[in-house]
Amino acid sequence: MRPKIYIKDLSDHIGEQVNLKGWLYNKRSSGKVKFLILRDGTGYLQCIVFKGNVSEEVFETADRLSQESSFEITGTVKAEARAVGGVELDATDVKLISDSVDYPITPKEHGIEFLIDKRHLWLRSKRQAAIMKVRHRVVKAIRDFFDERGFTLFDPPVITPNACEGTSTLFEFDYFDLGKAYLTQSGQLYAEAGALALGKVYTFGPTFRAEKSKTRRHLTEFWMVEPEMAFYDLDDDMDLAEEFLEYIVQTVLRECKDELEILERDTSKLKSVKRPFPRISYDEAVEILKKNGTDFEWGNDLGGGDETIISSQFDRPVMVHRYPAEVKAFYMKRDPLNSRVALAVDVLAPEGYGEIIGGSQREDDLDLLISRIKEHNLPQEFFEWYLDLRRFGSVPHSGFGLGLERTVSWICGIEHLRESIPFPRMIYRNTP
RNA sequence: UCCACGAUAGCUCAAUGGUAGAGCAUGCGGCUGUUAACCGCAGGGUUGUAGGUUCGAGUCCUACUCGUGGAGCCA
Repeated sequence: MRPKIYIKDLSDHIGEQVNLKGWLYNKRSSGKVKFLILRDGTGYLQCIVFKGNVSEEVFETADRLSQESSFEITGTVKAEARAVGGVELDATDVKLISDSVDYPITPKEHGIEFLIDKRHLWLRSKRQAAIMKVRHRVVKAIRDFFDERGFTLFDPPVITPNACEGTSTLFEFDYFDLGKAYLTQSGQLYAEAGALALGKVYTFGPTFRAEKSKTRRHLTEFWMVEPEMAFYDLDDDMDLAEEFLEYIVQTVLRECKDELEILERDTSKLKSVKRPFPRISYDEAVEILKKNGTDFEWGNDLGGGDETIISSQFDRPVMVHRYPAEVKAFYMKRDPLNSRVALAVDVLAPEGYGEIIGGSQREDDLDLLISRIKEHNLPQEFFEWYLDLRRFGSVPHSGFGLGLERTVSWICGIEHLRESIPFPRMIYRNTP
């Protein structure tokens, strides 16, 4: 039953007779010759059906194939300069597997609303399939990177009893007799427990934010990878973050050439993603903003437009560190040299893609952490287990979170996060 | 939550307040090398909903519904 050969391997089978299975991507005809474009998930292949080379019945079958109908085709593999991809199939037999009537996504332009409604079919298009393959390769690069460096995968719970950072709006639901529970907005606090147990860990899973964000940079459900390391200070954290991003981007450049070409990505912008990345303090970022004519005031958080101005000064990701403590989360450690700023870092991607990493050195002093929890009006009883991490052998430790969809969107050069995840979840949309 | 824009054929879009159209898709016909093929013919509409102005509304006004993406929040 299963295919013995796939399109991506055909260049090793020139001159051989093969049998392929897949779907009709597109069809052209010129009287007595039909051009069937077969897709099988690994590539696209032009199949030629000449009227003189096949039976009347087979020619009729080829004529009746409609867009996205599934079929099986047998023929001889030929090197052919006129075919896209350089290889084509000279068909001798075509068998319909299952029909496809009135396939809604035609080979013309469509609006985003329509395409998202048909997301389950849109994924069959060349472009969307290429994005999914890049996403897969990014995920593999992430896992390889941490695996090669002695990290342990550490899965945090998705159901949590409280807000991690106390700021974002969370999805809330009833949890049996225990009252309200929430979908996680970050696995970080749990990753800290992991780091103090295992040294270096990373979490990787879905994350949920109930913010009513309506922008190209937000989803309500997205994937985040969060490494957390014992005995890492902020500089160590930044070293790891830049090595990590370089690794991901250079791996995709090397392994996903075909996909990046389908996406028409300007890869020269990715090739320059090499260490070292520029590191600027928040104070220096404010100077850049003022020089570029904004009336930005010290103490505010960087907005989307501010990030674009800053990142446009550099040809690779830029790390902005030491933010005003007031705009950052309660668990971030203050800079011993300047208590107004937190030992935090955001990594801004080039080309206006914005914040793809947010990280910090964590507060490791029990009393300071308790006072921060109070300042933020957070319920201390929910954080007792977290405070235990400071009661029993507290150590300096750091970590960061990388947004998978933002990273994939940046590498692919796509406009909107919704194309970088198979089934995006946004405000006003939870289907298909 | 706030701001802006939008809704016309299955899809993408036209249409000075005066007969609702094109391309793609679909069906039929033509073409032995097409590259989102091309050429000919055909079918396809309660112009988002409700009201109003007008001799006359897809077009102007009001409300609502839905959508889009920007702010805020952040990955």
